[in-house]
Amino acid sequence: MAARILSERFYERDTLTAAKELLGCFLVRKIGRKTWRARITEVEAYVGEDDLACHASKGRTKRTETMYGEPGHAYVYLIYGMYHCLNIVTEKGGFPAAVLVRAVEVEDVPKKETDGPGKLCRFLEIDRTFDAWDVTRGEKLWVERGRLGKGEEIEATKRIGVEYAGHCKEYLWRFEIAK
DNA sequence: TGCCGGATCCTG
DNA sequence: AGGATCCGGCAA
Repeated sequence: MAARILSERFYERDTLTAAKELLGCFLVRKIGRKTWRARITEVEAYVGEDDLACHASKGRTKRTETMYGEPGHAYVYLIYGMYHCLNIVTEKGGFPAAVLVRAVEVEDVPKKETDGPGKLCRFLEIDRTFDAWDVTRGEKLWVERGRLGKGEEIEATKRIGVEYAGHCKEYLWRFEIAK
C-alpha cells in the first residue's frame, strides 16, 4: 500500500515529464474515516520565473515561497476570492515549478463535481491549510501510482486562463487524457 | 494604504 | 456576458 505512494523522487524531475506521468495517477484524500480516490485526468505545468503564466514570474514572495520549496509538497492558493487550486511542487528545491491539477474523476461521483481545479478542491475539501503540505507521507492527502488505460493517450494543448502571459500563453503545457 | 485583476465557476 | 468575493502585488 505505502509503496504505491509517489515519492519525492517522482516530483524532483522535469515538470513537463512529471505532469504527463501524473495523468492516470490517483489523488487520495482521507477525511476522517472516508477515503476518496480521484483519478487525475487533466493537469497543467507552470515552470520557473521565465514562464509569464507562472506565479513565480513575479519572483520570490510570501505566496510563491512554496513553489521554491521542496518537490512533493502541495502549493494551494485562493483564486477569484472563492476557489482554491491544488498544485504539486516539482523540480529541485530552489527552482519554482509546479503541476496544477485541473480535473479528476471519482468513482460513483458525477464528473461535473470534479472536472475543474476549483471544483475538485471544493469536493475533496482542499484549502490553503494544505499549502506546503508534504504529499509524500501518505497522510490526509497524497498521490498513488497509476497509469493510462488501453486506448488512452495524452493530448497537449494551451493552458487555460493565461491570456495575459505573452508568448507563454502559446505553450502546450496543458495535458489531459484523451481516448 | 489603495487599487486592480486573477491558473474559476455558476447563472441568466 | 457578468457577478461573486478576497488576497497578492505594485504604485503612490
